[in-house]
Amino acid sequence: MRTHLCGELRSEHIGQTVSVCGWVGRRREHGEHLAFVDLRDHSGIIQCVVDNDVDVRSEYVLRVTGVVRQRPEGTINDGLPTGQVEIGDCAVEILRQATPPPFPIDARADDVDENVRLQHRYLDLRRERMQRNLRIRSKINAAVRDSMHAQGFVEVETPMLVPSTPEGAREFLVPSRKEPGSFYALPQSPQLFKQLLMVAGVDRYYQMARCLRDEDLRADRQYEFMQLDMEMSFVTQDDVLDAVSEAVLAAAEAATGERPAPIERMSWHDAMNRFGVDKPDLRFGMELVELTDVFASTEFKAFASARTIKGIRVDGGADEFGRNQLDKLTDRAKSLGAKGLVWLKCTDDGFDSPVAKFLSDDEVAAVKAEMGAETGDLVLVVADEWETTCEVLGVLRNDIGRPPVHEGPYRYVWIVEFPLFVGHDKETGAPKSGHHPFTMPHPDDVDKFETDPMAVRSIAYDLVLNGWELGSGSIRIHEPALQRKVFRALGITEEAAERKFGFFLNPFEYGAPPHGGFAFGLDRLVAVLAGEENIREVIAFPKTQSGADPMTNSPIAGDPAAMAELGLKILPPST
RNA sequence: GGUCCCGUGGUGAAGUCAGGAGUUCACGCCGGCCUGUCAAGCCGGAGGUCGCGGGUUCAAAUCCCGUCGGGACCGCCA
Repeated sequence: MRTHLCGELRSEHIGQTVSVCGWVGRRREHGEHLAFVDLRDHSGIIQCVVDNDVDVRSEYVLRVTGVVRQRPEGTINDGLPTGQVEIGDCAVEILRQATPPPFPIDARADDVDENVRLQHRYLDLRRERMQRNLRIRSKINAAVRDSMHAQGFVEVETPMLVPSTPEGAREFLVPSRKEPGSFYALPQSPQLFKQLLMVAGVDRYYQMARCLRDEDLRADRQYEFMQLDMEMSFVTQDDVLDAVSEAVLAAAEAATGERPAPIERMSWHDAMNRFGVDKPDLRFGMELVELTDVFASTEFKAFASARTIKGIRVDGGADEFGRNQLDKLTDRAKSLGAKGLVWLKCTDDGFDSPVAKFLSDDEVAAVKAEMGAETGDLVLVVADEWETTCEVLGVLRNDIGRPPVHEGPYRYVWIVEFPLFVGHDKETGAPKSGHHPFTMPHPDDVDKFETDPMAVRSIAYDLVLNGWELGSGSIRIHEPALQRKVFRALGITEEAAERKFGFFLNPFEYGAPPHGGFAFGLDRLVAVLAGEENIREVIAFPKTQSGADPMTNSPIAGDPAAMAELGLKILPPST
């Protein structure tokens, strides 16, 4: 039907008779005898010169046959890759007429209400930006698969209809027709199956796995998302990190044409202490600075009782941040759990601040020295428990300093040595798993289980790119005595463990190899590498924040007959 | 469950704080003119229940209450 793609025609094609197919973009008509039609396909745009009277409108689908020719002097368009040439003597075949689109099929649609874009996603996807994103995603998928195969991984598909599991994210339930009242769950991840594949002797498993979680949607979260899911037998943490790094760096190279440097590592504690988050964006500084000792004997009450005091410096921020903005930052800090936020505008002779009168000269000098603050800088200080102080400043650091996603270098980092336990269960008071209950404790910390459980580190790790958590993994416990010890610390009795996890752990009795794995979110990786702030831009048919699809109108009301067959009845809304 | 922002012809915006006739701008659409444009140009035209419902008022796009939809965030996402 066609001999070339629209976007590939160049000077070298001059003189050739070609046929191209595509959609009518802009057209410039000069009467019955001359019209310029921009024909567009996924590869780009070519100008067709039509000198007979054909009625072509926006987004008509055409097949154009003509001769590629040099554009006349003075009419070359440097803004277009095909701008040196045009197709002349055009025979136009209208393959399909079209209704005018609700929004322009070009970059101007970036500003169109996202609901309208999603309603007509097939038109939105016709645009250059979206075509590019789809193709970057495809390249990344292919590179990841190639890399995994080259490293000896076996792709195994696992079921989508799985048993509901007691812990973790809220699940989507699928009613059973044969057994009304019983439900399958859609997998929040293939966790169960991939570990059993290790018991099965697969040795190295991977899958491009669709995962589903019924939790509230965000810019980086959809109900359904894709993970590169993998698991390896007879390995250490280094083996897993190396294998994942290889796949990710190959994917990055496929998307950007440049292979990133080897991925650095940082302990969870360092990340929290220096950046206030477990997913630090290393593209910019503004690190958290320790100020606790500076205020060891302070008169200022808000600081005197605090366990940890830290600050961040905003270069030149004193003028930039007015009272209104500082109030907003304070509200933000409070909403994140801080008791307040102290701001200090650095002047020649001290600090301009509501709390300046409570600070001694020594304290002012010490803060300036520790923070490296000079006149015109803004210093933000939080005083609280170590974790709260770090977390609040970490969020403020991101709010204030974080560059747009498409800017700056790609900074990958492995965060290692996550704590085994994080926080406590509200009801039982027992510690909660940081990663999941099957995560291997750090061998150096096993004797701290009784004395200081919250200080026990784990062999768990996250991969972070420019402040996005791409994924996480761990070495798993394969040996029952240690697993019992962890369950005990979690406050899970042997009966409860058997009830909750028996179907999963009993197979280990038949010989579970030491194993560990990882899973990373492809949507997020693609988004960052495509320079998109939002994963919806790299998903062909995403859902809105309320979980709806404006194009298909899903979800829709259940059909009464189908519901009856499933034994389902909808209760009236409560309240 | 909560906080904040947004909703005005097909699209994007201004108008809302400070109530006074559906007012304005750009794009698109329809018709006419036009043989080198590329956001073509010029002339003319059509197109809106100001998301929806209620309230206040002589009068509501504008103020108040509710609701729906979209977005950002907190909670949630082992």
